[in-house]
Amino acid sequence: MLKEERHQTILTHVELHNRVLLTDIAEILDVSIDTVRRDVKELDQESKLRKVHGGAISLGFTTNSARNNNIYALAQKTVIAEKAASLLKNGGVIFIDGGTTCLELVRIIPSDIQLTCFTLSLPVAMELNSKPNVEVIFIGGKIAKEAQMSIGASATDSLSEIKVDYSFIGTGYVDPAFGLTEFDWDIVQVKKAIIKASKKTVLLCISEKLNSQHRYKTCDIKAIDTMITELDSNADQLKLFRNYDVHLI
Amino acid sequence: MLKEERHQTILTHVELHNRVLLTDIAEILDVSIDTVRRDVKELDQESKLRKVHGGAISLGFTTNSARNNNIYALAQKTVIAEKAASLLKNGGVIFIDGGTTCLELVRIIPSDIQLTCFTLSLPVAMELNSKPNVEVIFIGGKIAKEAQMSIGASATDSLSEIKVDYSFIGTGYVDPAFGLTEFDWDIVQVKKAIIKASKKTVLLCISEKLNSQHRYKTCDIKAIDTMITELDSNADQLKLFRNYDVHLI
DNA sequence: ACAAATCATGCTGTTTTTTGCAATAATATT
DNA sequence: AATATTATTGCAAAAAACAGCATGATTTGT
Repeated sequence: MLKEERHQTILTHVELHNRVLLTDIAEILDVSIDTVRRDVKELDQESKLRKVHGGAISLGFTTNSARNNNIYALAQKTVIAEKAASLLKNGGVIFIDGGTTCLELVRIIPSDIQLTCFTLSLPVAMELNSKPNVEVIFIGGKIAKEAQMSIGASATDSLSEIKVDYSFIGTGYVDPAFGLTEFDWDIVQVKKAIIKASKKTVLLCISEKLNSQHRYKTCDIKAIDTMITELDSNADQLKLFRNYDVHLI
Repeated sequence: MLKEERHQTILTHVELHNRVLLTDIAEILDVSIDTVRRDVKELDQESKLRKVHGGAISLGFTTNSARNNNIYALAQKTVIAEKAASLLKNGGVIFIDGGTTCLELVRIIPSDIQLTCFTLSLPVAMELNSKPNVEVIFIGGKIAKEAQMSIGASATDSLSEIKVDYSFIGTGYVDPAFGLTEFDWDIVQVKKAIIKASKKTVLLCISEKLNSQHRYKTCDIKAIDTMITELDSNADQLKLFRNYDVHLI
């Protein structure tokens, strides 16, 4: 077997599976592991792939996921934010949750729309505050370091005293059967309070989070009035959610 | 499974859910917790995420310190901030006001000092939140657009329920005879409430503001326990303040 | 065509990396 | 303060990488 043939086979394999083990290639090509190692070394030097301990990975793999995936996610979140923004009505009184998706929504709020916004999230409050026609009311409390938002009894108490038209919330995990779940108990408590403080609740959620779950439960799917993903409203992935009387956008 | 693959999975998870537990990752990837710990350590060193006790959190969220670098009279304010910082005691419960001078104080708070900080100011809260050993409690309320801080009855009510060791406040104007004054009535109300909620009040004030006044009065000089300027404590400009039983630094 | 040189390949022993485990220290939580 | 959880460290086994060498094939120069 010629060297070039092997190189081609290796590359095809890497492109196809994103990664490959040296031992596997050695078996496939029926050559010694040393030869494979040398082949991969050359291909790495030619920048055709990236050699790692024990194997090789496609070039697109690392770039794609780390940064590109982030941009990709941002694109999805922007789509969600735009759909959500279409629900905003002039003069409305709403609640906006923390999280990157909600932050994206805040960013694209048109500056001419007049709103009263409650929030628990410091970044969301900062961003809202830059909108000239938005009145911002921050629900105070102990600030959760990572989430950068108020938690605790003080926050839930304050929430118990308000009733907004719409709340736009995010979630860590969502599953048709298990509903909305979170990693953090404190967060769940405030999210429950948010839902209670809202006439209607809108969930913003990228499709990647669909069908995932964690320890603590916020609510069932049926507690949500509208669920917004970046997907088309009749996408297959949303099939299971149609049983739960939730409006899909 | 290649290390790179694990890294990729970890990153995706962190980006998606903002935070993950090492134990969860270990289960997902079916490797030992030690391996996950080492992986996360590497990713942290590569600045792909931030390792925290028990897990990892996404960067994108924590590193959005929108630094406003063009602060007026930054040099003087830094001097003031350093003097003020020397008053901080480990385990103290304090209040920090809004304004650029107070923000400078927050920036130079040593990361090893353990504090409980109340504040009304969004930027101050954000900055405080980046200090690992500071517990931040935000006093909520309607956010004043310009000042980026809570005002109104809700804020003053909340303040009436606390008593801190020290409060560090700024002021718009100060005069030996007229005391502390402000341009804005709402701000005066909360400042009064802050002073009432403090055992001791420390005023941070650049010398430029000395001997100036405005419409609404916050308090007399004698309500202030300590006044910090960038000047030497026996400077001529402070002469008139010595009659008011205030500690000058 | 023949010898010399070059290259590719696999083998061997050694070094490095990775991984899991156990004991101990540090840190949260109650 | 006591307990549980998480980190750190050292260690050992396994896997992988590496360097050097021998063999055989291919190319090159004469």
